[in-house]
Amino acid sequence: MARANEAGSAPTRDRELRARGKRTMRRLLDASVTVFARKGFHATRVDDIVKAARTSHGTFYLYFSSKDDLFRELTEEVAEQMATLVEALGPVSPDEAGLAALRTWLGQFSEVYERCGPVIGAWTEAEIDGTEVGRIGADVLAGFTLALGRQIASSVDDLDPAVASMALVAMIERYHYYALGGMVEGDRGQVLDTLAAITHAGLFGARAGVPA
Amino acid sequence: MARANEAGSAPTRDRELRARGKRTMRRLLDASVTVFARKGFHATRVDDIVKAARTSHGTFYLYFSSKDDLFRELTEEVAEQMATLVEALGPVSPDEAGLAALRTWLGQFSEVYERCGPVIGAWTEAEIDGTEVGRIGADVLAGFTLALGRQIASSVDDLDPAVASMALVAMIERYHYYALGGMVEGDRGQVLDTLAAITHAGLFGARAGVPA
Amino acid sequence: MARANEAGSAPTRDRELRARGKRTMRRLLDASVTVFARKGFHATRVDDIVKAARTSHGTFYLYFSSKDDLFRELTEEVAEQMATLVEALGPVSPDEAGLAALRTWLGQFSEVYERCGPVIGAWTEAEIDGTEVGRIGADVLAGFTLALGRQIASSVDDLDPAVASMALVAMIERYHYYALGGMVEGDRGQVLDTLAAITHAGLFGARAGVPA
Amino acid sequence: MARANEAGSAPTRDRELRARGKRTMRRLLDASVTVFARKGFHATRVDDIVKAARTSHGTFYLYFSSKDDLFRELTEEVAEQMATLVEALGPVSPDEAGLAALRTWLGQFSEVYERCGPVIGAWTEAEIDGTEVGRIGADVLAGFTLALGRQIASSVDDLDPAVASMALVAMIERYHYYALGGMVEGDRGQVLDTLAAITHAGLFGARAGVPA
DNA sequence: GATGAATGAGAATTCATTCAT
DNA sequence: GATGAATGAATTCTCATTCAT
Repeated sequence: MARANEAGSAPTRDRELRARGKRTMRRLLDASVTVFARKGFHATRVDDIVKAARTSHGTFYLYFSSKDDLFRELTEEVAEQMATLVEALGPVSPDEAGLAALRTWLGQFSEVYERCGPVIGAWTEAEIDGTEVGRIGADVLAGFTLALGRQIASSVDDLDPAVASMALVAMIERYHYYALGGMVEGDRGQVLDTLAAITHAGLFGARAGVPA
Repeated sequence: MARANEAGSAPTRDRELRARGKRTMRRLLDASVTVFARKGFHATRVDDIVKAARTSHGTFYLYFSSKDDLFRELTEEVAEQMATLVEALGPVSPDEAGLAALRTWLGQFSEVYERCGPVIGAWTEAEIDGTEVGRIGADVLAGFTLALGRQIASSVDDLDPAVASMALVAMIERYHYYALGGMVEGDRGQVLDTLAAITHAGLFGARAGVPA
Repeated sequence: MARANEAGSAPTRDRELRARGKRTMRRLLDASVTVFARKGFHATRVDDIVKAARTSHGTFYLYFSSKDDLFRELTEEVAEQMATLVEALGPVSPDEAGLAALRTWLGQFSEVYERCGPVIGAWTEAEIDGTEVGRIGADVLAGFTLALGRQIASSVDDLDPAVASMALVAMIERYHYYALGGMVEGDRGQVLDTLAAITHAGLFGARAGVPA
Repeated sequence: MARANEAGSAPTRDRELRARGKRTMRRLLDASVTVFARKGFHATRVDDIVKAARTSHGTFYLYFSSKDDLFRELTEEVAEQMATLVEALGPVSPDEAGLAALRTWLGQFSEVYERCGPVIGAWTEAEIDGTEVGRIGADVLAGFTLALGRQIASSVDDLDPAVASMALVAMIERYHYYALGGMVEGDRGQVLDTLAAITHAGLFGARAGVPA
């Protein structure tokens, strides 16, 4: 890590990859997510990844200039999905329609999290020690929060929207984190219902569902 | 070979410590929290800790059999404080009084988190790779959630209390995590007000504050 | 923490080795015997071994999970040779033929000891602190003794064969140990003659060489 | 060890010791033999010794300038006993009287070995890495062998007495070593009988017990 | 494109010895 | 006389990265 290529240029960002190469790269990316999920980012060794991808150390460095480089790639992929997700959330109104919209959106979030959770979780680990990836992760989360804030700012007037949205993102992310870690069981649909209800009520409190 | 200490039993569990020894141990414990806060658990080197505590490697191993061992100690201390905290939360009623109680309690939580955040945050890191400490941390959090669940179960009837309390713990913990990491600014008092409002509203939704 | 390898499983037990790998492993094994001979097992540093094998620490741990692991490997190799040696000893009769057979066999033993002495000697060191290797070494020696016992039991009737064979193994082993350590000089052939004579006489005493 | 006082002057060789001091020193000496017996010389830590002697590190260095220094002391004590033992062995004649004398003497040896075995065993460990103590130990053993050689040289004419005596010392020492390690069981008296018989027969072979 | 082998800088840990009380 | 605490050099072991085939 410390001995990474200055600035970690990706070996394959330059040249074109043939089909086989692409497949190998994909395999490495996917394998790493699996391993992150099991052992966490810090504890994951390049060796674990190449074993899971059934390839070799040499090959790894054919596609990524370092472990961080691979993780950066992963982060970008996840960031993209999160961006799409953010756009999918329309304005959340205080009425039943708003609740339903929120519920639907949480369903989408949940699906994304299932795939990307390990990476998102790793951002936290990474951020703390000032890695570039950590910064990117924090940015993604901040953007996410901001977007959510925008969607609620219009309707919530007695709460600080910045605080509120961060709190909700915190809740949603961490809840899923726990859930993924197996600390929660229960029917997924119902859990999402509850989560949506809490979030919606948290935002609009007293007036929620109250028809004017 | 010489790697004797099976699984890191604390070297001081056996013998009594004199005043000086106690002070040194304390210094190491405190220093480690500082460093964890700055670099995270995994990235922290024993070397960082002993430097911060202005002592030597040898001394470190006089009091702890490993970094993990020290962390276990820290975890126990934090667990204790969390337990006290849990007891401090009385039943949360749907009315203004309940909101106020929640607000006060969040203030206490906040203070504890300020001191213990780095340790709590590290539980997440540790849990993932099946360390004993990770398990303990998860247990503490689970207990915390359970207790909160009990305090709200009586008043909330249209939510799954297990999901609800976990969601709230997730929110509260993570929000503080972000806050400690400097991702949030703003007046602490106001932030806590907002957090309390959201939490309370999230729990009691429509009926909150409504004088029946 | 990272100290993963439970009890030192050999890193190469799993994967196949190519020619180069095999050569390197052999080099390490051979180098270690040389160093053990010079400094003894306990006093030998991994550093000494890798220097003697002209390779690096990293490489060492590519093939062995620890010094103990390497030693275990060595022990197995030696045990095999000892087993072959044991089989090479036919029944030892009280007459001249028996003496000659014993003498020949001692010559073989001597050769094996020249190569394996340092390992055999180290068993003693290792046994004392209950290491697995120590146990194996003790077992090999015990087996050796037993086999010798069987070969003499038939002809010796006024001695406890268990005690007698152990005494002889003790003598033969330790004598060679001293000899290897340079505490003895003299023509090798003659020394072996003497040793054979003593051993034979020790076993058959009064009746030795007496034509019925 | 490496950082030992140049030449390791014994802190108490100069000054007189009061009764209490003498007792403490004795306790350390005795404790160390116990520990050596259990763990071997190399594996024994100063910490083990002081714990067994129920005293402290500081105290240890009040009486010995290093671990080696203590061991040197021990070696001297044992060397003295061995010297006495050597003198106790008169000429060993080829007849029954010689056998009886040998048997008696082995009994004495056995007793000494019971007390001193761990130290004697450690000489072997120590010798190999050129420690001063190792040299002393080797000398003692050599002297022992020489003396035995003198006692048999007169009567044995068809064997090289140097080789013969070394072989016998090797056997006797090692046999006791094994025996102490629990690798042998059986009635002590009978074992000594057998050992004496073998030794005597080994020396005098055909003519043993033959009334000229 | 792919791979097994090699490397070496760092990290953890031990333990004889010294020091302050 | 005795002791608990402190030290730091020496040692083992890890793992990201590079190399040769």
